Amino acid sequence: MSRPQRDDLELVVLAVLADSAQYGYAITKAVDARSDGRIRVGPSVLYPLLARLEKSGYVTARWDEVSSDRTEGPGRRRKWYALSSKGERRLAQHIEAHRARVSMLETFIAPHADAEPTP
Amino acid sequence: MSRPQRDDLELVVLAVLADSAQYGYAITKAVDARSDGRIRVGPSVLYPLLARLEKSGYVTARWDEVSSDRTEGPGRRRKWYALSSKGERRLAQHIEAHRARVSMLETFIAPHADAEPTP
DNA sequence: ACAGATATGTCGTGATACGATATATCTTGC
DNA sequence: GCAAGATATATCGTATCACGACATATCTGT
Repeated sequence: MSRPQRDDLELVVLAVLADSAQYGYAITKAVDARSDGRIRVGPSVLYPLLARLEKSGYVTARWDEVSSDRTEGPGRRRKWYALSSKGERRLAQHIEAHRARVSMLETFIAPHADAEPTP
Repeated sequence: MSRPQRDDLELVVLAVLADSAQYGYAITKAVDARSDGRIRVGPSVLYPLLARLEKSGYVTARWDEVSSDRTEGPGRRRKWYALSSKGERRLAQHIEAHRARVSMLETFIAPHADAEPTP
C-alpha cells in the first residue's frame, strides 16, 4: 500500500483499540503486525491521528509511568489510549461505510473483473 | 459518501472511460447515475482530475465542436476523453489495489463484524 | 560507554477534494 | 423575443492530511 486511502488509518487504529487499550508505539507495532507490514503508521502520522481521535472523543487517553530499575528521575512515559463508546460507534460507522463503498465500487469494477495482477 | 477516499474517483472515472470515450460533463452524469447518486463529481474535482490523467498518459483528449442550429459563431465545445492502453493498465492496478485493500482491512474488521447499521 | 530499540512529539511540504466563481452555449417555455 | 435553466469547461482559495525529517528522552544488550 503506497499511500493509505483516507479513513483507513483511522479505522485500523480504532479496530486495534477495540481489542484492547494500547499506547502509541504499541499501536504502531500492532498495525504493522496485523497488516503483515502493509500498513506502516509512523510517528508523524500516528500522533496527530491520535490527537484528532482524542479531541473528537473517540478515544480517551491516560498517561502512565513505566517502572524502571533506576529509582531516580521520571520513568519512561507512555500514553494509553482506550476506545470510548463514541469511538465504538465511530468504528461501526467506518465498517459500514467501508462495506457500502465496496459494494458501490463493485458496480464500476464488475465489467472489468478480468483484471489480472500486473506482471 | 461524505468524502470519497483517495483514488476512488480516479478508479471510477477510468472505469467509465473503459466502457466508452466520454466528454467531461457526460462523465459527471455517468458517475452520478451508476453510483445511484452516491458519488458526485463536480467540475472543480473532475477537470483537475482529468488534467492529471491526461498529463500522466492514462487518457487521451480531443476537442470536438458540436454542430448547432446557428450557422454563425463557434458551436459548443466538448473535450472527449478516451482511455489509453496505459490507462487500462492503470485501471487494472486500481482494481487490484482495491481488492488487496479490502482483504487486508478484513483482518481488522473481522472481529467486529457484528457492526450494525447505525439507527 | 555505545548502539539500537523504545517512546512521544513537531514541522514543512505536497497532494487533493470541494465550494465558490467565471464564462459561454444550447434548449425550453411563455 | 427573451428569460430561466441545462449544458459544458475551467480556475482559485481553503482545509485536510499523509509523510519524511527532525527533536528529545528513556531503556536494554553487549
